[in-house]
Amino acid sequence: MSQIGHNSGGIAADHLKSFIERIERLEEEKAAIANDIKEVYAEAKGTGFDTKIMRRIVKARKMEPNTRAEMAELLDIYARALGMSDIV
Amino acid sequence: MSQIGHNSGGIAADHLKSFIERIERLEEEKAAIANDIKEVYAEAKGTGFDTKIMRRIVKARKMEPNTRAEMAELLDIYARALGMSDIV
Amino acid sequence: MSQIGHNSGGIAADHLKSFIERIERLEEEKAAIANDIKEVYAEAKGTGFDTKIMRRIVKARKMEPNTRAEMAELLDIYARALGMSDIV
Amino acid sequence: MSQIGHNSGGIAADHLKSFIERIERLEEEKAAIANDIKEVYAEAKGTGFDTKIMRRIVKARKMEPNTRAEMAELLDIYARALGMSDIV
DNA sequence: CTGCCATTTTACCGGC
DNA sequence: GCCGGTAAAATGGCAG
Repeated sequence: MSQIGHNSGGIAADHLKSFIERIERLEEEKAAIANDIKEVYAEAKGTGFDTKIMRRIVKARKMEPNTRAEMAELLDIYARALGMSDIV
Repeated sequence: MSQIGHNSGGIAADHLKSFIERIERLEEEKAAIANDIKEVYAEAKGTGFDTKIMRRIVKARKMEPNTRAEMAELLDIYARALGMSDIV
Repeated sequence: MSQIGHNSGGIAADHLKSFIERIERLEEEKAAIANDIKEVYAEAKGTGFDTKIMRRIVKARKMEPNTRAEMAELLDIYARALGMSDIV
Repeated sequence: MSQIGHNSGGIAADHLKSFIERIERLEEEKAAIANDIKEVYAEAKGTGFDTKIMRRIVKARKMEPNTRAEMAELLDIYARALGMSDIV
């Protein structure tokens, strides 16, 4: 590698390092929040709530009502095709 | 380690190795079948079916009807508690 | 919509049923093998081995081939990363 | 049943609502950070870096501390496994 | 029966 | 805009 290549490489390497470190810092924050969420679920569980159901509720509230209805309909159609009565 | 310990250790090591290898062989078979399942889903997808729905159907057929009804009821109860209309 | 319209009884329904049944058959086989594995562990345990440690060995052996390859790849990755530097 | 009986409007409902809202708030924060990460990658890409390689670097750095420890542990595991041999 | 670990499912990102 | 593969979340199963 040429002198110039080497120098620019050094600068780029620093730049890359900087990007990587920013990302790693953010990922740490994200992991911390994920942990907080886990703790809230744990607390809810300790109060007697069913966390599996809670997770479904949270997901449902995030979904567009249309999407939800479409999926329900598809499920129903497939279930009928198989002679099943009802699908949750 | 004593001579006896060493010998019995050797035998036990062989025995252990044998167990481990039986397990690994079975796990390979299991992985192969898991792969077959993946391929069936892929084929179904290629035929125009929605694999996400199909997976739900397969899971639902595996569940006891009672369990399914109970979960549906719980979901409904939680949803009502939050003022939501309907949950899929 | 590609498969299964509002009329749920037709060739598509048969096709879906066929896929579902193939999958269920394969999942049964898979479960049977999983059960075999469980039995091998039980047998090993009856012979005095610690199954927890055995599981760790099996897992370790599964990852081991990767480990060296990954570390070699690491060098490659860093090399590429520095290779990118000439762009800057 | 510990929480939320057939009367869905009560203290339990409020409690549930409170948990759900705390979770949703945290998930928003998490999503915001995920978005920040995405933007950093985008910025890096705009500077000429290959994001795919960057992701591999980030992943590698996350695993690296483990790798050596794990390989050391492997020896320990095998040692223990052979330690079991005296039982047989 | 509770927590941990493996598997499975879902969501995301980049390429075509 | 879909599709494949990859990382995160969720579910289920197992041992203690």
